[in-house]
Order: sequence, then C-alpha cells, then structure tokens
Amino acid sequence: MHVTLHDVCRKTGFSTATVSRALNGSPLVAEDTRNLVVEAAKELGYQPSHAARMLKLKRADMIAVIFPEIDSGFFTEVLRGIDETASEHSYHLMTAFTHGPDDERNLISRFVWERRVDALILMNLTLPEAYLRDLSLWEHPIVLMDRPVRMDNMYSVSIDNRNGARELTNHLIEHGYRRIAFISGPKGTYDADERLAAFRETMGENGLEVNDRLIWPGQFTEASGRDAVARWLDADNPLPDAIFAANDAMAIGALSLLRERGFRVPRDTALVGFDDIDTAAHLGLTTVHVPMRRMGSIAAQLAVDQISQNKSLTSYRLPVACAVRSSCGCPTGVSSDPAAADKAKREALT
Amino acid sequence: MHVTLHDVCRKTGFSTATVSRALNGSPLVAEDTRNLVVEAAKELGYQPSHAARMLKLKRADMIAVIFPEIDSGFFTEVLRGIDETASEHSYHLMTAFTHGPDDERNLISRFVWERRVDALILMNLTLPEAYLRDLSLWEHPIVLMDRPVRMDNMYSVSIDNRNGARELTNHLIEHGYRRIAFISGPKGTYDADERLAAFRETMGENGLEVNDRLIWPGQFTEASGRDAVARWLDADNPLPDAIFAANDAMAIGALSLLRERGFRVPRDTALVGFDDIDTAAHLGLTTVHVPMRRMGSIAAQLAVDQISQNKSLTSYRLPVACAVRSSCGCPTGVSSDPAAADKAKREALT
DNA sequence: GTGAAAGCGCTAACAA
DNA sequence: TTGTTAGCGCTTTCAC
Repeated sequence: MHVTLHDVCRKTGFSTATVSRALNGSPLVAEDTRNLVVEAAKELGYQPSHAARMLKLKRADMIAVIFPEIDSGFFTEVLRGIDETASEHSYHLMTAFTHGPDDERNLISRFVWERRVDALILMNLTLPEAYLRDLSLWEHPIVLMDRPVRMDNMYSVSIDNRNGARELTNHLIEHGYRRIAFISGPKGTYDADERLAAFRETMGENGLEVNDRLIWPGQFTEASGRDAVARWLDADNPLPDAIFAANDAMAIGALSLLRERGFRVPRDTALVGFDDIDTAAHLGLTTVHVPMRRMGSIAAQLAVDQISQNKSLTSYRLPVACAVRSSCGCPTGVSSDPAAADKAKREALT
Repeated sequence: MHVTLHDVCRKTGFSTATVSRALNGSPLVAEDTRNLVVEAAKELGYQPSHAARMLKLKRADMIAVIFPEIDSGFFTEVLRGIDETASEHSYHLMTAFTHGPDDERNLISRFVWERRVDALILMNLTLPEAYLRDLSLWEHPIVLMDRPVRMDNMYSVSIDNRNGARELTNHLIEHGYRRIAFISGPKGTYDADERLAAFRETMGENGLEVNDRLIWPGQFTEASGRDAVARWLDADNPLPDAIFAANDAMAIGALSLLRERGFRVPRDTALVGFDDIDTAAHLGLTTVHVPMRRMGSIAAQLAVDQISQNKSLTSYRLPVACAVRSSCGCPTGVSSDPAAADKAKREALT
C-alpha cells in the first residue's frame, strides 16, 4: 500500500499534528523536528493523499477547462496559456470537451457540485443566460472566454472583435476593394455577431453599400467556408473583389474551393480571415491576429486571483492586430506595433 | 454551504447507510425507499463530494495525460481521442504540459503518489528506462504513446513508423527520385530513430547509396526544418532531388525556406513529411498519415481496461498510410485502402 | 430492509 | 513546542 502520514509518525515518533505541521511549513515546530520529519518523509517517499487534503481543506487545487467539440484551431494555444499560468500557481487542469449542448451543462454541474474544482474556465459554449445566472451562485469563480459578462462571480476575457474587423475591412477598402463578401459565423455567437456588425458598419462609414446577398452564412468550420463559396459560384455569380471570412477555418475552406475551381487568390479575388491560426501563416492568409496563448494565460490569472480573493479586474478585452500577408494582394506587414498590440491593455467593462 | 448526504438523511428520515445505498443503486433497499431518497436528493440538488468518495473508495475517476512542451501538431487530435473514450467510461481527464525534463518527473510523481489519478497516459516524454521501471511499480496502469514497451503494468500505443517511412521512400524512388535528403528528428527519440532507420534501409534495398551529408539533423520543430535546409543551401550545395522530413513540422519549415529562396516545390525538389497534421493537407504536402485521434482513443481504452482489470492487450501498433499530395510531384492519392489502414490492426508485441 | 458506527488520511482547534 | 482529538463526507461491515 501507499505511504501515509501515520507511517511518517511511526518512523519519527512524533504525532500526526507535528508531522503535518512540519511538512506544511508551520512555524510552530522546532527546526530539528522539522528536519527529522522532512527527512523521514523523503525516505519513505511520502506524498499526502490528495483526497484527504481536499476533503479537509475544501480545496481541489484544480481548475476545469471546458471546450466545445468544434475546434477553431484555437484550442492548443489557449490551453497552453492556461496551463502556463495555472501551473505557476500550483493549480492543475481538468479538461473536457463537450459532446453536444446537454453535455455542456452536465459536465459543468458535476464539476461544480461534486466540488472537484476551484474554478471554471469556459470556452465558447452555448450556455443560455439563465443557466449562467444559476451558475454564478457557485462559490467559486467562473471565467468565460467568449463574450464579456456583467455578473457577480463571473469574469471574462475576450478580444476586440470590432476593432479587428474594422481595421481589416478598412485595409481592404483602402487598397481599392469595393465589392466585398463576408462569410459570417453562426448567428448568436458573440464573436460572429461582433465581427459581422463591425464589417457592416465599416462598409457603411466608407459609403459602401452592403448587399445582403454578399453576406454568406457560415458556421466557423472549414466545410461551411467551402460551401458558402460553392453556393455562390454554383448560382453563376461573379466573384466579389474580396472575401472576408469571419474566421480562418472558413477562409481556408473558401481558399481550397476557389483553387479547385481554378481561381487564384489574390488575383481573382482577395481573401482574408480572422484568428491567425497556425495554418494561416503557412498559407499566406491575411487575417486578424488573436493572442490565444495570452488569452489563456489571462483567464487562468483571473481564476487564480479570484480563488485567492485577490479581487482583480473582472474582465479583460484584448486588442488585436491585422497580420497582412499575401492573400489580399497588399503590401505585407502588421497593422500596428505588434509589441504594443500584444501587451494586454486592460479595459474593465464597467 | 453545499448539500451533503446528511441533508438528504434529514429530509427523508433515513440513515446515511440507506441513503447511500439507494443513491448507489444497491439492491439492498426497498423500491419505495429508493424512490423517496432519489427524489429528495434531486430536490436538494445533492451531488456526492468527490473528495470524500475518493478517500473512501480509493478511486479518482481520473486519468492524467501528460504532454511535452513542444507540439508537433498532434496534440489536439490525440487529446480528443482520449477524451472521447475516457468520457464514455466516465473518466475525467487531467492534462499537463511538461516544462522541461525535471518537470516531467515531478508531475508524474505527484500525480501518482498523491493518488490523484487512476491511470497515466504519457506522450513522447524523455523518460529514462530506469525511471520507467520505478514507475511500473505503481498499482495503476501507465500508457506510453511513443515507443513500445515490454514491462509489467506498462502499455503502449505506437505507430508503424518503419512501414510508413519505407512506403514513402519507395514511393519517391519509384517516381524517379534518386538523391534524397532526410531531415531527421532528435536522436534518441523512438519515432525519429525508427523513421531514419527505415529510410536508410529502404534506400539500401533499392541500391541507392545514402550519403551521410544528406542526412540533415533536425529537432522536429519548424525552425529546425528551416535551418536544416538553410545550412545546406548556404554552403552552396545543390538541392537534392527530394527531401524527406521526419515530420510535417520540419517539412513545413523547409518549405517556407525554400520558397523564400525562390525555389518551387516540387519543381526544384520534391518534399515529403510524416504525421499528416492539419496544415499538411492545406499545403498539399505529401506525408504519412498517422491516425492521431484513434491513437488517443486506444490509449484511453487501454487505460480503462486495465483499471477495471479487464486484462486486454498490452500494446498496439497502428498501421499508417501514405497520403500522396502535390508536393512530391506524383499522381496523388492514398497508398492503401484508407478504411483498412485506419482499422486498428492489433498486434501484440510479444 | 435498515441503522449504528468505524474509518479512509488529513488538518487544526484545543490542551498540555 | 508537541500531542490528543474531532471532524471533513462518504461507504460498508456488522447488527438488528
């Protein structure tokens, strides 16, 4: 069997209280005692039972991270960011993918009410407002990684979708593109809605009419990007000057379909995306860079701060920057100073 | 505070024993009693404390998954596979990235000796044989996702690196390539060593000499792929007929450097990789398809089987298939029936 | 079919 | 400075 506190007691002759204190760095033990105990513990290979500790202390040292089934290429980087910061603070991560929307709630409820975790980080889930309100009664913090929230005990880290979409739209317009199609994301998603809205606004501000036929519905997946373009072409419509896909996955889908049909980008039409996933750089896709790792890191920081009652900011909105590459046929580069853009500009949502 | 078993007792008037039995589906409770208890529990929103359960039952319902810091693009898919199968069997996942080699062992030791998890899935870690041997004394199963092992209580899921490298090398040779360079992975890594060895063998079998200068050292990273090619070109060497990178990340690095220097693939040199990460398809990179999700799923299955004492196979080696795309300038397609290739061919390593 | 009580391994209040 | 002891919330043996 495994080594318990009692084994260390037996070996050293001290009581459980003393041994526990010694091992936990309490100042109420003699230095000699501590050394003896620590030594013995090491020799025996003693490690405290997490279950017992958890039961007594009512802490789990654990943060749950829940991701939706569909992956926008985001996943790994965000998780890395979370892990980095969480592990710095000695928190471990429990990860789960949701398999459908019911599952989302089941998972969350279990994690929360079984007291398995000390905080929750939720990514792009489709939770109704009412459910969130219930959740916010939980004694532990919840961090949302999609939309901003104004609710007690809920925190958020999101990005400045509007500015990103605006900048990139402006970029296209400045370089002479007029008829611009937009492949939108799933309606009702915060990111998708914001990006589309900013696109519309910016077009309007520039005196360009947005023909609703040029708003092609998509689902943030590669396949939906392909389909959007395919439907357009199949109806014998002429290509627009440029295509703005609301995320890179769809842009990549669009690109592959365009190539299959014999079109060249940017010769026949410019193409841009949003997110800056790995593949975007390799394909020379112009896009809006989203600091995924940093988002993860901040989400974890927010969670940790709240657990330890270091009341910090409630919400972050991170700035983004355009990454101009070959797919839009313009001089390449980054729209703003990347260092500045990457620096987390705090912005409380008050 | 949260709801405990006692609250349910108070509400129903039954003892903890009965309530516990009723909730856990024990046959030793009257049907009426059970209904009453279940009803009350639901009303109160009772969920058993994981900590208490864990302490009593000595189970954690948890599988740890440990990944190395460097990501070969593998990560997400493998984790999805693991999650899929683990969650089917009601296991949760604890994930961690190692930050350096010391960290690897620290993490593992903690997870194991704090009894936080019921099984361990380790991916491509750099653990010395001796450490593994210690680990195998643990009462719970350990699944390695890199190399095959022959050790009690250790299981592995790996892929047929040799066959993959052999097939792809043959493919290149059949299509007329003779001077083939190989960008190798980090020495001492199982995958890297196997792939290189098979490349050498296959070249030999075809009567082709392998000039050691054409074995370029790499580290499985994109940057190292770039460097390998850069060093070669900087020394004013002529491009080989084809370049076989031991993984896709390096192939992609090589590709971007070649393009920067004004070379075209496959016109100036063919280029192939190994792994079939997402980006490979988008870039038209010929490569060896590795069924990552399936590997994850099998790893989880192995772990679950062992936890529940369903002595199953100890090790799997999955077959792979070439995915021929444009980067090698050959007719495209898949080398073998993909359905057949994807079907897990069991192969006990005895 | 149900209940009383012990105990999983730990921490911390209280006593000495 | 150290020890005794009472739980944390659950499962399960043993009695009834």
